[in-house]
Amino acid sequence: MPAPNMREKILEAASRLFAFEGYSAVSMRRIATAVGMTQANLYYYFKDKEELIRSALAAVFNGRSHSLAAALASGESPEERLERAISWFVTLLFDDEVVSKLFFRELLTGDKDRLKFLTQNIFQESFNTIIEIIDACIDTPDPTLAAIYLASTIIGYCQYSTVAVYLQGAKPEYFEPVAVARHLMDQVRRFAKAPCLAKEVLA
Amino acid sequence: MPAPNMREKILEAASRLFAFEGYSAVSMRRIATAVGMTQANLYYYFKDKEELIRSALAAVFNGRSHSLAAALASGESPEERLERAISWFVTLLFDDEVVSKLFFRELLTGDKDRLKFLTQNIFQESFNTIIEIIDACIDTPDPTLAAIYLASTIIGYCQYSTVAVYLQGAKPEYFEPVAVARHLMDQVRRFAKAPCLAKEVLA
DNA sequence: GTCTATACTCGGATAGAC
DNA sequence: GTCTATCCGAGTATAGAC
Repeated sequence: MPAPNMREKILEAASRLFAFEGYSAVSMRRIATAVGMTQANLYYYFKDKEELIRSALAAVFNGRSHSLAAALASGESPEERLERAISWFVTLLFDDEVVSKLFFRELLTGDKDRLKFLTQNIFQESFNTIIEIIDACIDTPDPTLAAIYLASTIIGYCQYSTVAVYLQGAKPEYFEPVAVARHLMDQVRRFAKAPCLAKEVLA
Repeated sequence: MPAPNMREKILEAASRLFAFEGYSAVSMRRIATAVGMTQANLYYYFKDKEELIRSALAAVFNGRSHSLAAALASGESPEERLERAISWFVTLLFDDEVVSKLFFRELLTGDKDRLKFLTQNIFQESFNTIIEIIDACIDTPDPTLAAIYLASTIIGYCQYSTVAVYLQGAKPEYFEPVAVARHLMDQVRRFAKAPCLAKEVLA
C-alpha cells in the first residue's frame, strides 16, 4: 500500500520545520529526510517549494480556524463567551507553536496577497464572532476597534513573553496561559457594561 | 581615500536587508552589491556571515535604545512622562521598520543567548523606566506586570496591524501611530490613580 | 510512488594579486 | 582595502528507471 496520506504527512513535517526555522532556511532535502523519502520525490506531490509552502500554511490555518466556533458552541452568557474566546486564543498561541510561529512569520514577511487571503478567508469569521461578543458585553462606542486591541494584546503578549521572561522582576506565572487569560479577562471586566459586571475586579 | 566609515555603511545596508527578508534569505553577495563592492571583500570587515548578523543587530538596537531617555529628558508629571513613553514606543515600532522587523525576527527566532543578551543589555533600562512611571501614576499592585501588558499591547498592535487592515470594518485611522498612542493613553487613564486622572476619558 | 542520477545555480568562504 | 579567481558545498529541479 502506497502510504494512504503521505501528502498530509509531508505537510505536517514541513509546517513544523517552516514554523521553527523559516521558509528559506528549510531545504527540500530536510523535509524529505524528515518524512523518510528522497528529495526528488517531493516533486511528485508538490510542483515546487512555493506550492509546498502555501499548502502547508493553508493546512495549518484551516485546521485550527474552526475550533473557535467549537469552543463557543454551547450558548452561555456574553461574558462567559468572551472569557472562552480569550482563553481559546491565548491557549492557541501559547501552546501551539506551529500555528503561532507560522502566523508571526506571515505577519513579518508581509506578502500582501497571502496576508489578504489569510485575513479574509480564515481570520474574518472568528474576528466577527469576537466583535459580536464584545458588542454584547463591553461598553465601547467601537467594538471593532476594541476587538483589534484585544487581539493585539494577546498576540503581543505571546510574542513578547519569549523575551520578557529575561526581564528583571518577571515572574514565571506571568507566562502561564491560564493565568494570562484570567488576568486579561479581569482587565476586560473593567470595561464591561454595568449589568454584565458579575464578579469583583482585582488586578 | 578608502571610504571613512565603510563598516557602518555595510551594517546599515545589511540591517535593512535582514529586516525585510530574513537572515538566511539574504546572501553575502546581495549585501556586497548593495554597498557596491565584491562579495569577497565583506570578509575583510567581518569574519563570517554570523558576525555580520550580530554586528548589524547590535548596531541597530544600540542606536535606538538611548532615545527613550532622551524623549523623557525634561521632568514633567508622571502622566505626561507615560504619555511620552507610549508615544515613543508606538512611533518607534510603526515608523522604523528596520528596528521593528529585526525585533520581531529575534522574537521569532528565539535564539536564547541572543534574546537574553538583548533583553538584559538593551531593553532592561527602558523597561525599568516604564515600570517607574507606571508605579507613579497607575493604580496597580504589580507595576512590572502592568508594564509587560502595556509593552505587549503596543508590540501586538504593531504586528497585528499588517493584517488587521484587511479586516472588514477596519478603518485606516486605526493604524495611524499618533491615533494609536492617543487611544492607548486614553485606555490607560482609566487605571490611573485618582489624583492623576486629569482629563475626561473617552474611548 | 519512489528511487538514482544528474544538471545547474547560488551561497559561503579562501588565496593571492594589485 | 579592494579586486579576480576559484573551491566546495548545498540548494532546486528534472529525467528516466523500477
